[in-house]
Amino acid sequence: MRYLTKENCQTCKLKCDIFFTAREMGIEAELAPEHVVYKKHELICRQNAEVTHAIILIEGNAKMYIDGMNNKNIILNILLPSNYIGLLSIYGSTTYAYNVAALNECRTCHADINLLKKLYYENHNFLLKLNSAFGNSVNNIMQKLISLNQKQIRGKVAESLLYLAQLYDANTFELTITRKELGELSAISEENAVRVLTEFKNEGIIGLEGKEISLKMPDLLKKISAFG
Amino acid sequence: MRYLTKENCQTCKLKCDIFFTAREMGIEAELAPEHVVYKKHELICRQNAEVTHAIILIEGNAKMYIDGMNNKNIILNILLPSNYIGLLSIYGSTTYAYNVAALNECRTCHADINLLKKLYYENHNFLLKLNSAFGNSVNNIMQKLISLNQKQIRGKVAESLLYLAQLYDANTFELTITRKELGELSAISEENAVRVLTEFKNEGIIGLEGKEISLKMPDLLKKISAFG
DNA sequence: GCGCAACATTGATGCACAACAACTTTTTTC
DNA sequence: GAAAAAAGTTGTTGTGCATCAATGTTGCGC
Repeated sequence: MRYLTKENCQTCKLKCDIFFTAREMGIEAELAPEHVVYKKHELICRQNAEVTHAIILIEGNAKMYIDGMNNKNIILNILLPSNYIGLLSIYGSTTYAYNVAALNECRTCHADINLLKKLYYENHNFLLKLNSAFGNSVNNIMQKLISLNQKQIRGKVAESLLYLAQLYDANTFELTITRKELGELSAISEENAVRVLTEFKNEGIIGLEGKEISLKMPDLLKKISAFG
Repeated sequence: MRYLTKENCQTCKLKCDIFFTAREMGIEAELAPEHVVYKKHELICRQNAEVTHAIILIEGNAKMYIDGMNNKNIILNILLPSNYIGLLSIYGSTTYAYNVAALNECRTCHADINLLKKLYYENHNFLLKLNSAFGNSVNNIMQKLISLNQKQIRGKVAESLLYLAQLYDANTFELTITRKELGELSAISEENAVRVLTEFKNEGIIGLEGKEISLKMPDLLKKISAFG
């Protein structure tokens, strides 16, 4: 983890909603955002820690996950640039309900949480925009609840693969997560994640070349996901 | 399901936040809320249906649940008077992400969703209050995710019992839900819900008298819940 | 470029739980 | 208040998956 001087962060100004809104409201000067670079595997925020900043992911991929029991995690989401980190913990509680860790080198923009509050207390559109993103996250989690509880491993892995394809908006993509993490995303063991992947490969449903995955029969995958 | 004339609903005026806010804003006249009585088992809102009204539970208990696969439901929450029904679906999407059904006779207050939007577009405090309830719901679901995925049946049932005790704010309470529903709340089969209950009774952890349940050793129950 | 650690793979074993079945008890309905 | 439906109970069986184990492979630090 490494703090950047303000001059180093240009992309932030282009992607960060907080920045736009603060400027609109003429309180850009108060913003004084910090920009931070996290190395692969570093924790960006920790479950149960105080929420002191609004954090936006500017570059890189991160995983949002909860600590389960006996060292088993559940990955809720993969975060991409311009996503809020910790969005779901902005209102209700003052502590994070989950961890976020960098999957590769990540750059983030931190704004003091009190400034964020000021923004959404005083700027309606900003709050409404925040809420909309919020609502979507809730629907996601809901979907995950069903899936993790009632599908079996093939269905779960199929769903995860479709999720990733949709996330990266491509049927062929680099798998940024390990097999263990694919397991955590699907709430199954690492071993079974591997097993299902090779099954799918042998059945011609997906292609596997090193880190690259291609969904060759996405429709069949959807069926497998839908019927468990 | 039966519509009430406005004169019939007095409690609503005492409990309904929407009512207060509308009055505060001087648009009480626009409110024109509908008051509805649902019989036991009736659906108050249906998954995937359009969200046309903000609904507040005035009297009775309801269950919020998602349709799983092969007719297996997952109960997310039990709703009590003055809870918003469908709170989680107010922002993001235009359709409900879950069902709500009456556990006994329920009375609700319906306000047009556009009025609700008007309220929270124009009244900041109202929106913030809404958001706070929202945040809590999210934390609940999160907790459920862990629990349903990683605890085993004794832990799951223990958690459900503690949840109910906290909900009704009493260590002895009437079990308004059936064993099947206790199973759905804990994401286990009905049969195992029964089995665990009798186990707990035989071990002296709980008392069972008809519909009445009493937590005799809540601390032990907490341990069982915590360690799965 | 060597050595160690993280990641990946495959097979074998055990067990927790769902599903089934058969039955009793309670509640609802007309 | 009788018949039907819903809810509750207990024992048994089968299986999907986690876990363990052993080994191969890749990547990274120095």
